[in-house]
Amino acid sequence: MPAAAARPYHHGDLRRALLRAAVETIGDGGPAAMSLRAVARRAGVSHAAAAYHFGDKAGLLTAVAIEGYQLLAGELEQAWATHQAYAEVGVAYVRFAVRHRAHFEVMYQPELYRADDPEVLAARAATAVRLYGTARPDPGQLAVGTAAWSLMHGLAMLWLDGNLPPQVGSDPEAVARTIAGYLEVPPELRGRDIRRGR
Amino acid sequence: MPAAAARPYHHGDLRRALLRAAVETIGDGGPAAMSLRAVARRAGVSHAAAAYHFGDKAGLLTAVAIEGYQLLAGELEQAWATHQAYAEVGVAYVRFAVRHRAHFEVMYQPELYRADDPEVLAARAATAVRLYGTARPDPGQLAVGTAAWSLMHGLAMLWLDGNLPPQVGSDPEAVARTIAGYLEVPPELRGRDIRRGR
DNA sequence: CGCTCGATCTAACCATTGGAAAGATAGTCT
DNA sequence: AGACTATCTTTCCAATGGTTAGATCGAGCG
Repeated sequence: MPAAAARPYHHGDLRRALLRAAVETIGDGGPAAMSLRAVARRAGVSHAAAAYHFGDKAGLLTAVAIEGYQLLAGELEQAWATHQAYAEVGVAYVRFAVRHRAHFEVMYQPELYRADDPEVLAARAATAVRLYGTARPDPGQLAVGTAAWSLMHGLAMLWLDGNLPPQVGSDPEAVARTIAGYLEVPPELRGRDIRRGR
Repeated sequence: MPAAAARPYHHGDLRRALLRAAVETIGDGGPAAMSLRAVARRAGVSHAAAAYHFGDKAGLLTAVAIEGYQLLAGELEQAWATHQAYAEVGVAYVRFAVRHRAHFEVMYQPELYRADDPEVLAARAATAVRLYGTARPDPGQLAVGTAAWSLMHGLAMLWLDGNLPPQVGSDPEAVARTIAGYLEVPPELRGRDIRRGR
């Protein structure tokens, strides 16, 4: 019986090690630069070992995407719990994109992985619930939620790609708060959640 | 003396033919599925011919990105000229993303090409001018413009990735108009451009 | 303890890819 | 005609994703 961790066989938790190695590899170089062999090298195993645990490259990236959606859902929930402010959920979204860039870049490139994987769908749905504030948004909530999501997602993407003019500054969360202020929430929805103050 | 076109040498306008083949190839399969050899096959030449005209794969994708930014800038300008409504520029942005998906997907994946290429920078700057309404936005314009750009860019990305819930419908331009309505433009800027009506 | 069994991992192989280099081809210019 | 240059092909190489056969090793069972 091994200490406490579930070191399965020879290497010991290779799957998790490979996942971490993948995220690190994507971290420097982006998803395009992530090869199964590079990840395997980083973990000190053969590339076939990675293929064994994840099926193929898309399988590995699918695992990254799942982990990413789960992390994101958690952070969005926590942001809402602590601030009770819709705008702060958006800020958390952008913060996640910047802090977990590797995960985020994979998540929003569905051609790279199996976007129809059940676990992916579940984790993504959980994220959507946090974004819309409910599992079954009415038309009004749907529109405002889509606007808010688009706003923060667009900012995150433009920021990560370095597309925004330099004058916007170097603090993405601050920019997120600023532009969140331009989102006009219609009166009939204003009572529900809404940003703090004002 | 060839008819009228500038058929340079053996094949005749191979560069343009390869560019079109590249866009088509990206069209079915996404940028990740575009190989130099596949593009060359489609154009009926060897993959080395493609490398000759564009230097390398990144060079070919750089050409796609440049063409994309130029097209986008043109469409944004035309949208403003015809409607004089800021919101319609945003709608045109989303329409471009959907209609020229191949270009758009390349443009916003700078790791795929040489984003620091002078022609890219110029074409991108021209697009930014159309988005911000001016080459030198003041802080207010900068904030509103960034919000609007983020909003439309995010919608385009989420739409293309199929991430939005199905209830939002199947008409991306309609969604763009809807969420554009939630963008609150502060009074001190309201006189400048602004959407029609209201 | 000795054996089998199955999970894990490696070695070797294959087709495809991006890229480089050498050479063939064909316009153009004098 | 002959030289020159742009264009394109053939050929080669290293790296990649994926597959398969086999090696390794832990666990369960007698």
